[in-house]
Amino acid sequence: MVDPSPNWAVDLSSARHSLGRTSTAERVADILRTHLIEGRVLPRTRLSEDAIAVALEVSRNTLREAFRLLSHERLLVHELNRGVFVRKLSVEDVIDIYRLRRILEVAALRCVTSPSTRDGRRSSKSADLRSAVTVGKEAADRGDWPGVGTANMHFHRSVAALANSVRVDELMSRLLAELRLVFHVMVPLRQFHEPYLADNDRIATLVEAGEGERAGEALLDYLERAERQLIVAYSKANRQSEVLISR
Amino acid sequence: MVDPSPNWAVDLSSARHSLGRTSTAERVADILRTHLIEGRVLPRTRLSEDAIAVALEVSRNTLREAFRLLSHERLLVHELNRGVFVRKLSVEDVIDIYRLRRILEVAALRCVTSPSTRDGRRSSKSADLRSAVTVGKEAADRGDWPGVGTANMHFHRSVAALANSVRVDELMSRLLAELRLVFHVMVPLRQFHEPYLADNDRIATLVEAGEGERAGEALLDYLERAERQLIVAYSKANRQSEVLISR
DNA sequence: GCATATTTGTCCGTATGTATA
DNA sequence: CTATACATACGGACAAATATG
Repeated sequence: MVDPSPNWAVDLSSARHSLGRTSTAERVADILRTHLIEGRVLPRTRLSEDAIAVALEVSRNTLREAFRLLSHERLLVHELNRGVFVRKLSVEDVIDIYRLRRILEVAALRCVTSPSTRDGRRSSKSADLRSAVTVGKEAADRGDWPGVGTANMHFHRSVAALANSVRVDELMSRLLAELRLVFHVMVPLRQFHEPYLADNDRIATLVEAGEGERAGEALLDYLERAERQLIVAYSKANRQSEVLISR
Repeated sequence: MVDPSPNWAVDLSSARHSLGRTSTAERVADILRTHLIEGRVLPRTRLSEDAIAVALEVSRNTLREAFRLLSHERLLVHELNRGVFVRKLSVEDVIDIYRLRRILEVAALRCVTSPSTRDGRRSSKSADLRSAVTVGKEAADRGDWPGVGTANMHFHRSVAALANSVRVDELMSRLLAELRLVFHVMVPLRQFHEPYLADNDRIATLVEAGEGERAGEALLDYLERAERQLIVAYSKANRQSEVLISR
């Protein structure tokens, strides 16, 4: 269970021991990134250089380098002379992200023009797709709705992978990470994820049959519904928090 | 005479605020970025922290922040304990970049489904497109081939802008900046840019007529030719430099 | 392969500027 | 308006890694 406690910085101390191999700044960024996309810190929270540097036992210089990395990934926003804050996505951001998702994922599916054969790298990608569908269904059977969410991320990363572009892959990962800043408003995860299990299955089947064009149309429909549902929930949550603030 | 109002200083400071204040690290990054995309430093060159910090009169810490920013933009690569180097794009990188360009730019053009009217933001974007075409032609008439190249960049940024997405806009700018690390191998700029002036004109006309689909097809053709031409010249240049090294 | 010089990685102390109670 | 807290930027220091002869 997520617990965005006010002094969550102390939680970071426990994660510190996993600091191991690469550059310190990158490792710090990895740790912070995990905390951010798991929703352990609420949007708009200011991240104090001092508190975190002490908690992670790194210098402020190193921590600032990590902050730069995460700002570039749009998980943090840097305000000059005010510090860094956990990104709070606007509704416009969500719309923009889905606009880009539609472009990328549909284009990736349209790259599929022939049925997948037993060997070849294309077939391994369609296998990834199928595997994400299966894992998602199994998680749903267990009632593990966060697990369904994770499987769904894998599914969409696998869709993007069909474009055969490392830049598209990385971009997709970034977009999904950004979206996770929003997903936490979907409290009843079941209602959010369950309807899409069947969609994913159908899209995977179309890909296996080499029907990239039709798969793209199905995904377009999927993404439009998901976007609408997310926006409704998100703007409702925003209105409620405004009420809380105004008291 | 400019209005000598006693408050003019206030106007200046407010204008400065709208431009967005920047930190030293970002200003340093701006300077370095310009040098990089203008090809003033050869790929694979190591950038010495000490030398540049002294030259720009900033501390090493600040410079390192700028390095991080540019590494994230893929203009520099960071090698642990070895420093940062000017990015050297591989042929695979060029292919990957064009793959993403095709996805983004064609998708943007397909957003155009109706003729542009006199007002509305869509028409301003198609005006940007037309303006880039005109500027390019004028530069060609002057024999200013670098100018043609710049106008061409504007053209493609304007194409991407039709997608109405800030993320697509930023992405496109980054991709074009990356590509500029390669363009310098095209010594006879004239042969590279001249054939595409007519293509740009035709695409702009199709956009103005609301024929997004057909404009997309024309651009697809354009991008495939440009990619091929660039790859041939680039791999040839790479082979030559290998020969130079092996002696 | 070794010893040396150079360069990066990281940290600290501090002075200055900026935002906010 | 003042005080306080904090971010920004600098310069120096030293260990660790790397390049060089």
